[in-house]
Amino acid sequence: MHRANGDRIPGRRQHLTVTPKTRLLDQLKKMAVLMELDGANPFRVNAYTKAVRALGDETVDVEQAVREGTLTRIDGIGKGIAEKVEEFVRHGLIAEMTEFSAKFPPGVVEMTEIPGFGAKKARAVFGELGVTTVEELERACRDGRVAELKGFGAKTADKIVQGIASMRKHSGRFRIDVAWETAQPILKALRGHDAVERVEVAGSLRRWRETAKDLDFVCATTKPGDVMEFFTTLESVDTVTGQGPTKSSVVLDTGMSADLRCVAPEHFPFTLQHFSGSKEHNTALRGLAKRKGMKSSEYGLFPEGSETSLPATEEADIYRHLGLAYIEPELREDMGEIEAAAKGAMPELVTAGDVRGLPHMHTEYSDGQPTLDAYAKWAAQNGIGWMGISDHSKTASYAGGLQPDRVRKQWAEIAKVNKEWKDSGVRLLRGIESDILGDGSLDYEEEMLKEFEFIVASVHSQFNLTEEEQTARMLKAVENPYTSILGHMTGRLLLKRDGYRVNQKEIVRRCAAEGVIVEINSNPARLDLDWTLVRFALDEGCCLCVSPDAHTLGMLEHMRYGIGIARKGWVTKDRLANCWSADEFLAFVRKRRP
DNA sequence: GCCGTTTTCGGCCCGACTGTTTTCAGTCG
Repeated sequence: MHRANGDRIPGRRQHLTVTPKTRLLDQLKKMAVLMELDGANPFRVNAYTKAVRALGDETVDVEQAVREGTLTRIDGIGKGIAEKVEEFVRHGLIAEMTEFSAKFPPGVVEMTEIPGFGAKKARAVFGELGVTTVEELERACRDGRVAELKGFGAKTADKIVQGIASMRKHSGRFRIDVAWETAQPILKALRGHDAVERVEVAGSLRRWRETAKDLDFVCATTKPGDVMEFFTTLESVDTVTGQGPTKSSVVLDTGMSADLRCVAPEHFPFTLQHFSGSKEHNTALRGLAKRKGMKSSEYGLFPEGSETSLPATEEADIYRHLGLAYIEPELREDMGEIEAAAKGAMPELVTAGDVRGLPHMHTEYSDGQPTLDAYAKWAAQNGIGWMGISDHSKTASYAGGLQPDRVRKQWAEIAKVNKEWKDSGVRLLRGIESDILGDGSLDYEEEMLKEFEFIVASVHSQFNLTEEEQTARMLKAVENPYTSILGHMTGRLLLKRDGYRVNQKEIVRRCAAEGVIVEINSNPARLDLDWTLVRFALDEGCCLCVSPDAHTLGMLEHMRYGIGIARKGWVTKDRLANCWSADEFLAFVRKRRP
């Protein structure tokens, strides 16, 4: 089994900085769990879950919505939850939440995170046995008390113990690169099996979400038993956690769970569509089907009263039956794609094949490993016309930032390499990733700045400024006429560190007005700009670029994740600088220089 | 608790798997 550089992502989130919004979302999530424990109306619980999702969208500025009284304009936020949000923003807590919390110890809430152990069971062990922590629950399972409870048994007790172990070992989500690299060899193995007619990875990986909880494979076969046997005995499978006639679940050696669903070939498009999600997209789609007198499930699309599904050989057929244009998997988030498909107004998303140039990469001059020549060679071999070299600037001493003499030396070498690779149509561009200094200025004197062909401006220090200070600092950098690209907007490290506090929407708007290109950083630890803001940036009129931010040649492969995020943000090739020629890119950059 | 081009009340997507039951509840996606 191929591991992603061996670097499994620790499950527990470690927040260096936790934003008020993150705290609010945590509170609302906890509220949903507490209400469920309390036996509240499940639809009421679901309303809270939906609200967390609605507010979690990066483009939603909760505090602003509270100030302007526009919370209830957000789909999924009504009067009740709006009041809770306002209460939290004003007072830092929700009174009703405090009341609920008093009824259930924190350990009971934590129990609901055990796989296969939900609120009903947690309520039972707490109410019947007085168990208040995960540790006590484990003991109660081992000494037989849990097995005696009504609705429980020996097997349930065993499963709980296993679930607790699993939660401790690797809780939570995995970065998209871990998911992708885990999935590829399994896909390849399944494709090589005689009984497999079609197989795809579905779920959040197919939609290019930045993190995934597990892998979902969907397979067309007439011999599900054979395929399932093959799947559950793959070398990379650690334990088999479930196996029925059409579905198996396993835990892989990377710690990720994976499900395989096997269906008859005629069901395949429906099943693939169903398990590609998102849940929200499918819920909306089923609602639409219902209004059109059809029932939609993973087995077909059934006209009312009919046992026979409408035919489909591809997912596009399903959407067509519903009166919709085909919706690419990346867009299936119930964020307007269904409405656009109904109007036939789907964007033609950028593809990897449209890419002609790569901005933002580091060489041996600063903290990168490749030579300039190695990049040029790679470009020639991969049909890339231009590469924007951008090592760290002088203030970034921790990363070998370039002093002016080193900059000049690199310029000379770039000229030499360009001459050597001219016939291959490859051109390296003289750039720099300039630190944005504390006061918002760039890192060299103007005489030097104007000699760079392009400049990526990024924040690498002073993460703890207030939102106002950080925003002002970045706005100043955006307004600098030598800034071409604004690098990783928030500095977030997925599953590790929240981004610095900054008003992203305001900065995006200024980039649009100033003609500064907004970066989508392809590093799978970053994927920053967030995809929800990518779409916002497009709507505001921005141009974007997907940056490899490579420090090795291998990291150029990260472009696949950045392109995935661009597609997820509805980006078309005319708005992505990577799809322009070097001359077009440089002309765009020069427009705003004095 | 949310929501409304059949609605301001009465719905709220649908099915697989497991372990407990002997027809179903809980959990998950």
